[in-house]
Amino acid sequence: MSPRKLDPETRAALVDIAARRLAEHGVEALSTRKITAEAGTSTMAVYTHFGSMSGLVREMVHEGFARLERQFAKVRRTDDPVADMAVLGYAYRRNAKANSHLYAVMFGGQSLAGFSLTDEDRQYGRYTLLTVVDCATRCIEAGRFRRDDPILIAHEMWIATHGLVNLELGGYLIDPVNADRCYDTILESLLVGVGDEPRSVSASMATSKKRRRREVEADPEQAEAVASRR
Amino acid sequence: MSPRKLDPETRAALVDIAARRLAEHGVEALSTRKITAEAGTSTMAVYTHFGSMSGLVREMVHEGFARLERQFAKVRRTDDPVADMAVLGYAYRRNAKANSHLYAVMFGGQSLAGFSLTDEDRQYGRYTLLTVVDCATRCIEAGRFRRDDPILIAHEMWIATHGLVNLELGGYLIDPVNADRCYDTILESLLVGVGDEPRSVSASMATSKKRRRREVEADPEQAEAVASRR
DNA sequence: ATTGTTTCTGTGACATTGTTATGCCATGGG
DNA sequence: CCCATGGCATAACAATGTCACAGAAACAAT
Repeated sequence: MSPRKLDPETRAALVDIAARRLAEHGVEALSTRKITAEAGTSTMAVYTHFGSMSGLVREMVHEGFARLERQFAKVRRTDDPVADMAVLGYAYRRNAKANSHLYAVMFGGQSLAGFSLTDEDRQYGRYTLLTVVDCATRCIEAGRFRRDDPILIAHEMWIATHGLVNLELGGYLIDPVNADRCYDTILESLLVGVGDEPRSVSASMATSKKRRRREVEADPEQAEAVASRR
Repeated sequence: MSPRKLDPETRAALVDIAARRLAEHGVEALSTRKITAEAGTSTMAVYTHFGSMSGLVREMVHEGFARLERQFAKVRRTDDPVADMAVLGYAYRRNAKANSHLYAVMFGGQSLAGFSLTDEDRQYGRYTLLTVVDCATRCIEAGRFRRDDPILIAHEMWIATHGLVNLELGGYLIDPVNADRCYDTILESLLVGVGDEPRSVSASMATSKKRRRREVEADPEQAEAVASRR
């Protein structure tokens, strides 16, 4: 009748510390002892709050999905939906690079500390991409894309962007065929392939590049991702 | 002046056992003790033959590259180079799914047992894709693709196929937007995007589907990948 | 055939990992 | 004020990669 409540502060601190360690020093910096030592608690804190190391990783993954969604929310919906799509892709790519290790777990199929995604987690991840589906719908209604299932078109964009990001993080896209060039090229090809005019594509791509700085690069979350909470 | 030679048989046995364990039971089945116990030696065998666990993984990765290259070599070079390209993509995808854990290390940026690719390893991986570059060149010379850098076009194909495979292995491509549908869709979009006529694309895709069975699915290597060596 | 040198290989140990059984004690309702 | 509930620290367990240390086996020279 009189339990001792879990301290939400230490819970948040553990997630923050783990995320920062993962981002800064990679997977080998993730161990119960290292994390809890930095938090000033014992290893048991991980188990009372998350059940296991996997539970902590799951928490970070959900945080990662939420962050991606907030990134997407900052991209405006203009009367040039194709440019919107390009900006969304850039936001996706930038977010992935800012949290590369977490991204590998979220979308790259990488298991971390024995954790791998459940169907529920993947549902969460797919939900994030509804923004892209919506954007594809607007592209179709604007007459830029051929009339087709917007979900399918959104998947095309997702697959291409994910493939690029993943190979980029793997160190496979190097000069002179670097990631930036590949990204522009495949995006243009794909946009033409789904029905847009080559000339319109070029114009929208140019517009998107101007919008990047304001809508995704000037992002306080990038700092938050690295900095400690307090 | 009288050293004792390394036994190449145990070396090969270790690689085979490790590859089979990885394919059948995943990453947690890879430990020096488990592998060497199955090989009937002590854990030291790993260190004398490969220096460390990472060395053994590197060996498996190189074996994986070689296998992919042999897969590619079985795809014919016909007078419909676009169909050739589609068959190559299918071979790539099939190989990745038959050795999913190894593929994740080869191209997915996944580190395994502390191993991660060196620049030299990646060079090896990129070399494998020269087959795709050659095919892109033939597509251009046949007037099917616009005149552009064939290396860049090959990268577009690679990125799309890799993105699809990686999301598929991650369990993200589910009905009704499943991997097969996504693969056909993005490949068609991309082929149109790099300059081919939509009608020609459809024809070549149909041709490639007929060729799949003979040129990539009837492959004794798929069995070899799982079965033990003897 | 014997010897000697070289190097593989088995044994055992060390540090580190995730996880948990076992208590202590802080907390908050009665 | 009391006391039970459950978070937390301590310490242990099994399993991991790795290596120091012999011992033995293999090869070259005599």
